Amino acid sequence: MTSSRKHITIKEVADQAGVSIQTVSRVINGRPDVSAETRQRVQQIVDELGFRPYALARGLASRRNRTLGLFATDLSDYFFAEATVGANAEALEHGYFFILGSTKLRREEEPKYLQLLTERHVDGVLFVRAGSEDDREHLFHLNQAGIPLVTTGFQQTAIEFTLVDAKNLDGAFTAVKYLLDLGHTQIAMITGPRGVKSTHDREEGYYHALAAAGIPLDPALIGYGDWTHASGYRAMQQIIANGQLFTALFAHNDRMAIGAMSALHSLGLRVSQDVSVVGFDDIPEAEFSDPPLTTVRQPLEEIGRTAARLLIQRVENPQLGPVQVLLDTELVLRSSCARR
Amino acid sequence: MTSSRKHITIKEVADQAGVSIQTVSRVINGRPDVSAETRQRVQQIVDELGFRPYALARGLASRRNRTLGLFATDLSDYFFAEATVGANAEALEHGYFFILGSTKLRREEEPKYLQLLTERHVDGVLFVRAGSEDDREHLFHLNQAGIPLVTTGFQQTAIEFTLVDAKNLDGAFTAVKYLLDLGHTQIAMITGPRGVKSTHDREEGYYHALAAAGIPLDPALIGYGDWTHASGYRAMQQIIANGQLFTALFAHNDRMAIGAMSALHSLGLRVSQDVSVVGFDDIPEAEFSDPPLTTVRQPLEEIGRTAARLLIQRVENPQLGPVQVLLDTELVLRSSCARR
DNA sequence: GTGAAAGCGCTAACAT
DNA sequence: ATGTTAGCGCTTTCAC
Repeated sequence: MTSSRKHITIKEVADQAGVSIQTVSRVINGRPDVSAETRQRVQQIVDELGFRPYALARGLASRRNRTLGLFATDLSDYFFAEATVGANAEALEHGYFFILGSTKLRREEEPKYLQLLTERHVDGVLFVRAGSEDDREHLFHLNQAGIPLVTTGFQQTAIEFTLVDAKNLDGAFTAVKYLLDLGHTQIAMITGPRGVKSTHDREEGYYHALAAAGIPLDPALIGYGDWTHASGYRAMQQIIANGQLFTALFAHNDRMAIGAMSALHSLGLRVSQDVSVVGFDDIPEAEFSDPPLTTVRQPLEEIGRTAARLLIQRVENPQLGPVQVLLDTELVLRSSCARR
Repeated sequence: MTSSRKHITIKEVADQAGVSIQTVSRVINGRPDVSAETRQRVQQIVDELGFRPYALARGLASRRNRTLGLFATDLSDYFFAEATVGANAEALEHGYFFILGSTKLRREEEPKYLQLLTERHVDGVLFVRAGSEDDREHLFHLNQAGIPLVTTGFQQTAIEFTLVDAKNLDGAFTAVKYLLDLGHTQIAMITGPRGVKSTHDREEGYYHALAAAGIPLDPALIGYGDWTHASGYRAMQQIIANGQLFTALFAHNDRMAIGAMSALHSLGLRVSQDVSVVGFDDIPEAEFSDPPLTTVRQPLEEIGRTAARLLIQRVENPQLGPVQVLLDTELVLRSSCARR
């Protein structure tokens, strides 16, 4: 029952093993230039003593922290949470940790936390957020500081960073095409926030699909949201108030789709029979909404994992240039849509 | 447009200010024993140069990391995500960071990440999870290592840790009492996972309320879930299959309540008219379910903030003993319940 | 009130 | 293949 607050250092291992500190260092770092028998003897002492190198000292000496910064918009949003989970799992497997940069902060405070992140000398930073123009400045600063950057959902620019995202345009195109094939011709849309790449790409998908079907665009059928349930609810009310007939809806995420369905219900409209609805994301509750929601699934966890993997690669090989990885989406059919 | 990868050290500040390194250290740490004018001169150089002390070196020298470990169950669960957001915001305000210990890992891997956490010499660890018995061993180990611990949702035991949670028993009691007052006497319940404190307390609340009303317990009315939508769906089916009549349901969280409502719908039963439903948590979609869900709100973010605050207090004053803080819940009325 | 010296535990660069 | 010497950038003694 002894408290083991005190911990074993590399020196104690070296003394016990009768070698120099350096040799122990080589062993624990898996360097090749140690004889098999020395390696084995040292390793045994390491195991016996339960020695674990002190990450801080290591980081200070090697100038490699094995720590990554995570700059997320809002962890309570399933999209970001799931991507974060994937990124963290991947990082852990490579011996890296993420420190939580910002979550749900007011915008004015963000620069402060970004600075704190650099103060910790994180080896790299992962932006898990729908990239708005406002973030460009943050990215610029980090880039200036020479810190490897990986983002999800950003417009590519002169700033060097790796991008990992879903094929938003494709996904949206497929969703709207599906509605079109069902015989719908007046298809409403509720978008994500303006100035965000995923919003832009999903709009494009919608436009392309309509254009391919020779259907003219009707601005009265488009509502603007901010990803939240409430904004979907309001946007749906707005579109209905516009007075233009529609028989289907494509929402830029599931939460807004669910909010819109709630608005539809409250007006006595039936989802599927009266209005077909398609969402985007495939959040867990999509399967249990009323009716279960047809939606475009994004590989959220995979996006996070890939982002973390690429980030670590760049940290460990600074000569690697930024890349762009777009992952496939998948239309998952449930019962919120009906043939016209 | 010069890359500023190189960074300013305390020595450069000292040289510029014409004082010793020590004096600079004193200034940046707000120590009292510096003359006002020296302090001012140093501070000015600090600002001019944009000097920020290097956290790693600080941690190594002072043996205080200002880093906390976060051991969460599943960030994609709103409960944990929201508590994490609160905890992180609080930590940031005190100059601490959280590193992400585990998220959605397989149980066998958890000890490994716990060890990694101790290797980083985190100053304290926050367990944001519904405490199951399996975690007891983890807590024991950290406790042995002398690391301050704060948990949400754990049974109190011999192990020393601070507990922050909602008043689960109260909340459940209020919910069931509400149903009782509406005239319901056969009230079904869908529980959280066995061996978890919040499940236990919410069950107790249910028992107490029924007992106070003189209504005998009927095991056929109780279903078992695991917090997920799907488990709520299945548990509802199971209870219905039991053949025992019921007119109301109390679910231990909103996701299971929404899953149960989906099961009800699929059997042609109407929520509210046929079965009144009360959930727990007040997740964002509760407001937009069909019908909007009456539920017990937990102050999730506040739980996280409080937990982080108490953790930091214990880190900074090791003589402080563990405490227990229980936060109030609130019944939020929407339209999933009707008078019997 | 201020400074000099001595580490914190480790790795890097150079020895041998 | 192994050891020695210098730090990494800061805080902590302990002087003055």
